[in-house]
Amino acid sequence: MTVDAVIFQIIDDKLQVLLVRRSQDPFKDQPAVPGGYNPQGETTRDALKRITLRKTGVDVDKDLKYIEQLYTFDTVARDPRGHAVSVSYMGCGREIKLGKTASERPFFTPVDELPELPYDHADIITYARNRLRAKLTYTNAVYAFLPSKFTLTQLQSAYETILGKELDKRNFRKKFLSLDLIRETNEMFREGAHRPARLYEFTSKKLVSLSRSFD
Amino acid sequence: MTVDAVIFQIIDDKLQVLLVRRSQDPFKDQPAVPGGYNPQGETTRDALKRITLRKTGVDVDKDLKYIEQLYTFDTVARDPRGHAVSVSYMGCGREIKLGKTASERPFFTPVDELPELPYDHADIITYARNRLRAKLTYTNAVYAFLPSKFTLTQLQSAYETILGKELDKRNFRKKFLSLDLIRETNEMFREGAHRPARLYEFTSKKLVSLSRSFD
DNA sequence: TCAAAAGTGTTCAGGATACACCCATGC
DNA sequence: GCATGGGTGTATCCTGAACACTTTTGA
Repeated sequence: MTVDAVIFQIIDDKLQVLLVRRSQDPFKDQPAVPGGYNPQGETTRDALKRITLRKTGVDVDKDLKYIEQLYTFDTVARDPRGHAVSVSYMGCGREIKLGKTASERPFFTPVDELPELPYDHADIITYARNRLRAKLTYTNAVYAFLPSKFTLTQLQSAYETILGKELDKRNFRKKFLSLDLIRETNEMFREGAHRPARLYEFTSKKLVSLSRSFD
Repeated sequence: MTVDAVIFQIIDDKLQVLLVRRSQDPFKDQPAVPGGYNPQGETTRDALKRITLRKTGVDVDKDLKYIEQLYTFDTVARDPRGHAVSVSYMGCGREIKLGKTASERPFFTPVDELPELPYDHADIITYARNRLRAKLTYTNAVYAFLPSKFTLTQLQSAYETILGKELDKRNFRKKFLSLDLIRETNEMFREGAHRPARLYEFTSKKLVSLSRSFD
């Protein structure tokens, strides 16, 4: 059994995914999603942490703000070595630092410019993107991509990046504010030669599900 | 690694789940969700079929009309024998016959009247119910619970049973018919001393996702 | 004074909800 | 003719979508 990690963050207004260059065969030096063996007696969640930390220097508990199990992929032919089962996780964060101790040369790359990937890694990333899109529409999961205080424009931009479409500014604000997920702070964000923007914060940093969905 | 099967059908206007009485320790003779070991080299999907058939006589490929992987539960303490990981599946069907060859005395019981269950089986069933409820609202998955030709009242009743709430007859019909998931047949269903009901059929028996959700 | 992003309201259309009576049948 | 479930339409509300100008700031 193996565990794979699909880790997203937004860089340069693009959704990017964490890949590594594999240090070992098969597919040595090829880019791939970080992953590894899950020995008996270790939970998949613990294996995720151990493997991601070792291979990329990212600590999923400290460096990510949202983690979710995705799916258990199940193909005898999946791996030339005969792996049958891979439990995949998705994680999201912000300003994720790649460790110097990383064993597999980690790097982020835009999900729309993926290199050739081994096994079914491309499918796994697609699956993760779809899940992420869905989560944004009915939860507050977007908090994982934002600083603790943020402007409405930053919030909207995160949605646009992940959903892959532009949104109307007035409608977006009206709707999002009506959900009671965020509140005004009395701080402003000043930057550049234009009017400062009000900073907002989430009322909860835990995952909240909405009754009315959002897009 | 183990595989667990949560199998639903509607009997007597109640959502019911398939349980077995375990033939072996631990928890011998206790009711539980059917499940078993998944040896290396067998996909979890194949293990699901093999285990369910052996323990309950239900062939998931032939006797169920909808199957979906649910979640991979992950607790070292889950099983006194030290199991760490269980891949769970949900299946739905109609008039499911329990096999004579079953090794573990299978029976259906209403999900609202569950006996004490071992491990985290109660959580798994709750998880499955929630997933099922969600699926009904944005897919045509309800077909799994219905005969190939059915009346609108039967359809509505299936929704009411699974969602656990009553729906308005006129609004239900208006909305469901507008989704283009079903079409009229020219057959009628006659039964009892009242007006016969028109029979409908699904336009597709494959899973279809709706853009507009339903409840 | 100019460029750049922040911020703000109204109108309109379509879906959601609430609600009550007539119809066809078997006995 | 009566009991039983089948079948139908309208009015109202609310949400979603489209859309353009004023405000505040730094240079």
